[in-house]
Amino acid sequence: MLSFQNLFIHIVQMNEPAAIDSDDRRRSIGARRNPETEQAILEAAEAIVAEQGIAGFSIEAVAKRARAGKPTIYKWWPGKTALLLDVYHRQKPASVHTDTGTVEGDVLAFLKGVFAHWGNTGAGDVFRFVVAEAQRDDAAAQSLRAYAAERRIQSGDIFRRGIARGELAADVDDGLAADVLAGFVWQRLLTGRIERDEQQLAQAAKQMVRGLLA
Amino acid sequence: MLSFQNLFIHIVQMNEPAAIDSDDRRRSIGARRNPETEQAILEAAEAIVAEQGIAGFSIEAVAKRARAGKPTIYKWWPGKTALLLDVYHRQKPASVHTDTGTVEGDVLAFLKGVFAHWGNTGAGDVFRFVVAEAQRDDAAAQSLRAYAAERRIQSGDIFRRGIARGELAADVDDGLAADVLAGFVWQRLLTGRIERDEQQLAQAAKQMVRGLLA
Amino acid sequence: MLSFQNLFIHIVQMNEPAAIDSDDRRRSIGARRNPETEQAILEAAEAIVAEQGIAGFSIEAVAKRARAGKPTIYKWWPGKTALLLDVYHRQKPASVHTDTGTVEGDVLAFLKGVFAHWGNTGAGDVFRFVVAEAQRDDAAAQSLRAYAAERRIQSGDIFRRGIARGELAADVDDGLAADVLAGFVWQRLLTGRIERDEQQLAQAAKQMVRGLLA
Amino acid sequence: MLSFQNLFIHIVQMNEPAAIDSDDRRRSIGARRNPETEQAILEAAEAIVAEQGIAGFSIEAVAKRARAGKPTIYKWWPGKTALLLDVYHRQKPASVHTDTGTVEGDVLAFLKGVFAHWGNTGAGDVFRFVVAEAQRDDAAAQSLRAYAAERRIQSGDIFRRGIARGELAADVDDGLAADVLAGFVWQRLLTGRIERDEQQLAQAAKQMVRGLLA
DNA sequence: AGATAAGCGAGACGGTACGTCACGTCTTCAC
DNA sequence: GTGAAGACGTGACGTACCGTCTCGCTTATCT
Repeated sequence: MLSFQNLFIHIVQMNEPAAIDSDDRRRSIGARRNPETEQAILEAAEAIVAEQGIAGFSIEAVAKRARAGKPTIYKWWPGKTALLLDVYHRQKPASVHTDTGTVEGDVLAFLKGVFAHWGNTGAGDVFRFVVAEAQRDDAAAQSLRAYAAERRIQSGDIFRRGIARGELAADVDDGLAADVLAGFVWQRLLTGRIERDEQQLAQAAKQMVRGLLA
Repeated sequence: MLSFQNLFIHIVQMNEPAAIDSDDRRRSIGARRNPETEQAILEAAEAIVAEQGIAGFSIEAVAKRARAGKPTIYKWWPGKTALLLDVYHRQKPASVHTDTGTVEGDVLAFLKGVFAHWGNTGAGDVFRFVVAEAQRDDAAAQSLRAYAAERRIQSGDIFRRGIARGELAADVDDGLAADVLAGFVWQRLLTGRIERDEQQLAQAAKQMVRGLLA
Repeated sequence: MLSFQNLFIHIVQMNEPAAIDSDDRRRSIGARRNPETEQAILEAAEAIVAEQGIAGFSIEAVAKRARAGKPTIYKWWPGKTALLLDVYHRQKPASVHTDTGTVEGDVLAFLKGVFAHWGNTGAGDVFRFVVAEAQRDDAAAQSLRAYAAERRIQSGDIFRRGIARGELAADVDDGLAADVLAGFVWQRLLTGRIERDEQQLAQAAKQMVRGLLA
Repeated sequence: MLSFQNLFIHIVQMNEPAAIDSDDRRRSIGARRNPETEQAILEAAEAIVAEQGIAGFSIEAVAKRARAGKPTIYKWWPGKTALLLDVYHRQKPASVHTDTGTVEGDVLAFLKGVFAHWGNTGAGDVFRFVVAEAQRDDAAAQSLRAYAAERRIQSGDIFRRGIARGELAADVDDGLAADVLAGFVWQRLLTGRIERDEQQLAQAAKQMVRGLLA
């Protein structure tokens, strides 16, 4: 099954004193990127999203919280979307693809895993924002497409396994099935209706796999 | 005493009325809403999205193009998303939901209708923008949720009819089915993969309705 | 056609001020320049120069102090120089041109008046800044030239009167004399050596008028 | 898992050494100042002012053009003004102060020399910049004051020689006279009115030395 | 001869201010 | 009372330099 424990590791060490006095700010460590700065920026971005939501997220706010200069952020990330993408990437997702032996079981596990990840860690907010940005920014759109394609292949495994073991019909299009699966969770996320009710999820999995016919 | 100030007088004067242009603007038609204004605003909004894409769309730009005051726009629409939703709605044909006699036929008709609409008219861009905006703006999110809920009911009809005529199993959740259907087209739209191939769409409809099992 | 408008009823009341700070800020007074705002900006600019000197002067600081928006300032003044020029103009100079009966007396009165004005009111700082800006900005340069030309004529009066009453030689170039006079005070101002010692000023006036010869 | 991050890898890589260009840069010549570096910096500064004018001048630009590090520049010059003053010094010919035998002749030579120098070599722009910078920066002000004091002494020589040889009155204040002389040329430079007409200069010299009286 | 010390390039860093854009609210004035 | 007009405060945008820092390299000089 899923393991959520690793999702909280980085959250524990978040509350820094942020002492303003004695000029303890980060400094350059030479003509190369300072990993502390990168960390501080990513953590600040993550924290802002977690605490204030997507609306409160801005380069300005991240810079202030991370005690970093705006130009430093712009030097390493071309814009807020790029930064958010990195934040999303840092949040290691729970393993949502497990082999339960049946396609319906796998689909249910996927649904539960994804919604749990999005709901618990704030990763959902980040992903929503990335999707939103991808609608106006071409670079973000490209990144999102690449990411979606990768996930499509992963989720497709569920169905390819089902076909291989004869559980699913041979003419099932695993890509389409993966799109249907992803679409369901995307749409729920984007309309703010993350589903945690297990019965509902089981029903959804059932309908998607067994079909609707009498 | 002479001063520097007069050197900047022309700057101030540039902000004078300047309304010598025959004054052919729309005016109030009394203590009631002017339908011409509403039309002009919606058309301007539509044109801007069509010509400049999502990025160029702003209340400011719409007001300017429609020769309307910003408060006039805000009086009727709480924000840019609401305006865009209306624009989207204006474009939406009624032909998406038809009763073909079978659920699979209805679903296929829906898929074909939606993708054709989005692909042909630029309505897809408008809707993408609405979804995107809903991820950052609460009002927009509410609008989108309300809109999605309404569409959910409409699409749900397909499945309720199927249940009523005994075509679908009695325990089918029509809302969930509608979400799956909507999710598929949303996800395709948001990742820039509008599907026009009829075989693909037929396959998708088949898998969604008949299921995947062997 | 559907109407979503009713969906926004409750949304309208969401945009509450949220301003617990009594919200006593200036507001627009319609589609015309608000004199209060202009006053507030000019006064803020003046105060900043007086209290923190030229170095502390920035559009950013003025906006903050005047509780005005930066775009508002940029709307009415093309840059910091233009704003400073207006500030300088507001500071009505002491009357530095008086007819004492002799050229030397007039020159001395001018020297005393100018240095007093610059030293007491902070006008000197403003003028220094204007001169500085004129060296890098063409618009400022033009303004300064125009101002200098005007003052040249005014100061030239001292010498023209002297020629008229036969006190000065007929071939004296009043413009040149005015330049020498202005140059002396400019150079002192720009090197931070405003002269208040009356004996020194008297000596300067004497040397400029009577010459240096034995 | 695939990530968005690799889409930004190239950005980071762009900040890699990149010093494959045959490595022809200047290097340290041991624990002592490299005269080549100083030369390169001064020449770069000079070239920038000459080509792009005052506005384009910045430590950043000089460092880049000279292929020098910013700290190297700051090590020898406290700021951009100091650097510019050195540039100005480099350009200054020794021919401004000559002993023509009479004070009026010396003054005229000075005027002609200064204006010729400023007009021909672009040195005027450099000096204008120094004066401007001194109005906002304390270090610059100090540099300018020191420089002006030195020149004051040099120019004062003209008048001290005059007093010594009995040509000038014994009570003439040579410092004041030098200020008047300097002020005249400064004011002309700063208002963009470099005087090249010899008659005008002769008249100015005459008025400054012999006085204005009938 | 090896260690030491400084010069030097490079460029990252926290900052400050720049000038711009769009937001949503407000008031005036013409109809 | 409707509508056009546009000024206003706000907040974020992305950019330009500032002056400081640390690194890694190089070379002369001093043990």
